[in-house]
Amino acid sequence: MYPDGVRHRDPGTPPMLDAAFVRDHLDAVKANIANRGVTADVDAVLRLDDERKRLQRQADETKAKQNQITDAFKKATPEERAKLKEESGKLKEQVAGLDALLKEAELELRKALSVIPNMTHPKAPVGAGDTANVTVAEFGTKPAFDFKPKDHVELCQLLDLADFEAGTKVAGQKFYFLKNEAVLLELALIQYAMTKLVAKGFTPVITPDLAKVEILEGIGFQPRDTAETRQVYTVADSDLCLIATAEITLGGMHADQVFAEDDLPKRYVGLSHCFRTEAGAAGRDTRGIYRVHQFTKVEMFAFCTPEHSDAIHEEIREIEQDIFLGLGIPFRVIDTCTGDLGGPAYRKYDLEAWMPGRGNGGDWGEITSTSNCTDYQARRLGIRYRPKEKKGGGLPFAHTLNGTAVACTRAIIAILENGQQADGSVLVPEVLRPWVGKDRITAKR
RNA sequence: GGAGGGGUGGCAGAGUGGUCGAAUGCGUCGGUCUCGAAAACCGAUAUACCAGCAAUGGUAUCGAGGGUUCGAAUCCCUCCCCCUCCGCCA
Repeated sequence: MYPDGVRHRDPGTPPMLDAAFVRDHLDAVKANIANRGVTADVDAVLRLDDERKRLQRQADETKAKQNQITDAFKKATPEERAKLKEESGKLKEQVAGLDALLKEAELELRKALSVIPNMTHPKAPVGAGDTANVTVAEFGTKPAFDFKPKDHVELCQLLDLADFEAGTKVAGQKFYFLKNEAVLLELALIQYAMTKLVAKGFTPVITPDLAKVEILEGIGFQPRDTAETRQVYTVADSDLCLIATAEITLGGMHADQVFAEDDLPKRYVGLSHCFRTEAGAAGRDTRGIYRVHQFTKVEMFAFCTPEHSDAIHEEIREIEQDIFLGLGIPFRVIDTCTGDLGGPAYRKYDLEAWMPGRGNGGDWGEITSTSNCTDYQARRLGIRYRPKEKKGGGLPFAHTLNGTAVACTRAIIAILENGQQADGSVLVPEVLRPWVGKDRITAKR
C-alpha cells in the first residue's frame, strides 16, 4: 500500500528507468511532449528523481550501519551488546522514517512519469490534433450505387439484423442485440480472422473480459480517472475493470516475465468482448452500432525485441490490409500524427473503411488500428527479455505491438453498407459465405 | 464454499534464527579433450536500485504486506496465489 491508499505495481522495478531516459534526452522529451500537445512537467521528473536518489542513498547508508551492528553483535561483550541494541533501535526509527519518505518520493515520481507520453517514430507526421494525419494508401474502389444507399441502421431494420430498442431496454443506451445474419456475420468474421492469423503463426487465445486495474495502468489506461473521463467500466467492490480491448489482457498475460530472446517474437491473436464507457463522446455517432458500449473484437498482439518492432508493426498493418482486402471492403490507411497518438504509441496506423451510409453521401470510418508501443507498456508491466549475447548490466525491456484484426461491429457496418444492392439485399463477402451459409442477406417476410 | 498441503534462482529442489543471495541437480554460456560431435572434466551463471569513468562497493529481494529480534527464507499475524480431496455448478 502506498500513501494514497492505492495498490500499485512493485515500485522498486521498471518505471524508474524512465527518469534516467528523460534526464539523458531532456530536449527530445520536451519536444515530443510539445509535438503531441500534452502537458507534462519534465523538470518535476528530474527534481523528484533527484529527491528519490538522495533519500535512497540516505536510507541505504543507515541500513548499512544497522548491518554493521548486527555483524559486531556476535563477538561483543554483554555490556557492548546492550549498547549496540540501543544504537540499533535508534537507527531503526531513522530507517522507518526514511523508507516512508522514499516511498512517497517514488510515488510522486511515478505520477510525474505516468503523464509523459512515449517517444515518437521519426517518420510519424507532426501536427496538432488529427489535422496532420497522412493517408498513406488507399485500397479497393468505392461502390457506385445507382440508387440512394442506406445506412447500416436502416439496413439492420429492413433485414432484421439488430434490435436497438431491446438493447436499450435491457442494458441501456448504446447496447444492442444482434440478430439473424448479423450474428452469423459476427461469428464468421471471428472465424475468418482467427483462421487467417493462426495460419500466419499467431497463437490464438480467448482472454478474460475483465482485468485488474494495475494491468490497465500498465497498458496505459487510466482506470482511476474520474467517472466523467474514465474510458473503462470498473467493477464495484473490486479492483477489476471490464476490458476496453484484448490488448489489455494480451499484454498483461506476460507481465513480470523475462523472455528468452529465442522465444521472441511472440505473436498472439486474442478474442474478447470490449467495453467502453465512451465518456466524452456524448452525442457522437449515436446511430446504430458504430459507437457502442460493448462489441466483439479479434486483436493481434506481439512481444518482440526492440530491433524487430518496426518490422512487426508493418507486418501487422499488412495483415489488417489483407483481412479487409479479403472482405472486399474499400479502405484507406492513415499514418497517425503526433497530436492524435495515444500516450503509449510510438507510431500508429489506422485503417478507415469507406462507409457509404455514413455522414452525407458516405464517409471514412475507423475499422482497425495498430500501434507500436515500443517499451512503454513493457516498462510498466515489467516485461523483459534475456539477450543471447550479454551486453552489460540489466535485462532490456521487450517491445509490444497491438493491432485490430476485426472489430466486429465496425466490420459489419462496412459489409452491410458496401454490400447493399438495389433490391435492399446485402451480398455476403465471399470469404465469409462458408460460415454464414448464404450469399445474400434478404428481407424476412 | 469446506478440509488439508504448498509458494525458494531459467527449471527441479534443499534449507526451521546469524556461518544464506541461498546446497545440490538440470539447463545455459565459456574452456579442456576431439578431424568434428557426443561423453567426461574445469570454470562461470538471479534481479533491481544507489555511488563510481571503471574495477568495485552499498542496499533490497526466498508469493505480498506487517510484526517479534541486535539479527528472519527460517518464528508470529493478515492477505494473495497454486495443488489435492469433498461439496456446488454452466
